[in-house]
Amino acid sequence: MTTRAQLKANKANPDNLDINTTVSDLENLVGYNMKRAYVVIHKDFREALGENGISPPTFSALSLVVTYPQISQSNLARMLGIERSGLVSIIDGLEQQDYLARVHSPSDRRVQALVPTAEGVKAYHAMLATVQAHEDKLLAGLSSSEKSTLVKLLIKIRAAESQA
Amino acid sequence: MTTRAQLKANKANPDNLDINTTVSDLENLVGYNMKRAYVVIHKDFREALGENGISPPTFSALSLVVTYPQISQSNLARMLGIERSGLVSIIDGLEQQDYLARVHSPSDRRVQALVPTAEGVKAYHAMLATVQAHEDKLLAGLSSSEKSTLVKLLIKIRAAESQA
DNA sequence: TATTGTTATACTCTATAACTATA
DNA sequence: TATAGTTATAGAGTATAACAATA
Repeated sequence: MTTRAQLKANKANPDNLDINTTVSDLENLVGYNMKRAYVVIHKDFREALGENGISPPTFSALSLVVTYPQISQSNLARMLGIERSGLVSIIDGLEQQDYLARVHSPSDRRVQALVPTAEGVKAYHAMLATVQAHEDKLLAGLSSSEKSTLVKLLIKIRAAESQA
Repeated sequence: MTTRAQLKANKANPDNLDINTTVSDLENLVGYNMKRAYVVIHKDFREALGENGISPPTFSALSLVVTYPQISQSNLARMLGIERSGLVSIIDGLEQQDYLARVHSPSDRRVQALVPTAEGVKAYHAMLATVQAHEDKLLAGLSSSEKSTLVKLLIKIRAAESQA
């Protein structure tokens, strides 16, 4: 017997490879599965914020600036786990959209303190709600306990870096 | 009282931001945490295979070619979730290293069947063992039950794509 | 000497569009 | 008309190295 789903799979898959069950050793590697899952979540994020929406790195930067007004670019880069140089164009973009301002610190004139604008704070909270809602919808198949387990494990992996 | 760990944290973090506890709304977003965790795993993968080691996409392609000899490039791209065009240079690299050969299919002369060489199979199994060992070490803080839960959840997320 | 922000530069990964040769 | 492989091209995202201003 051949189900409709199998017929559909075979049409997209003329070599009759069993793409819906075990594929190879890859399925047991955490890295491979994480990459594949991240691609799905990344796509969902971009769809959530639409055509001219900000990118995940830009969103993350804005989030931290809203949470920690006056943060310096160096510290922001450190918290995001990226290089200072990479942050420049991200902050440029947020500044151009009037979501934040670079303010020279009086105590250390090398530092540009990042200060969110009222518009930036407002836009951020709207975007956060949108992103959160999309993510919740995408992950509707996971119980809330599964979701918190997942986040807990992901944070544990991030923490494992420094130790190794 | 100030612990040694706190002193160290403060040195790297002059603004006294509490980078070790709750950072912001980001900590609750699955996407953000997955990206951060993937960066750690990706770095570990590159370290595992060393200076001139193959990239994760190339490794994944080789894995599927070894598992499914005679697979076509189109089907391989489909299984990897990437475009056909992006696969060309990946296969070029594997062919140059004599890990596989492109063989014209007699039944359909458009198709290049991908056939692993003996050397390719051998190299693949060695790399798989190395990658697996590094990943196990990196994830030593997770129990084997946590690891399988994680993989299960990641696969569930990948499967959620088509439905949304 | 060291750090902050910046620029220049390059590399990886990925996508879209168009081409060719086959079917 | 449609598909397989390919090329050309472009756009994110990220890194390294070097620089000026400041500490």
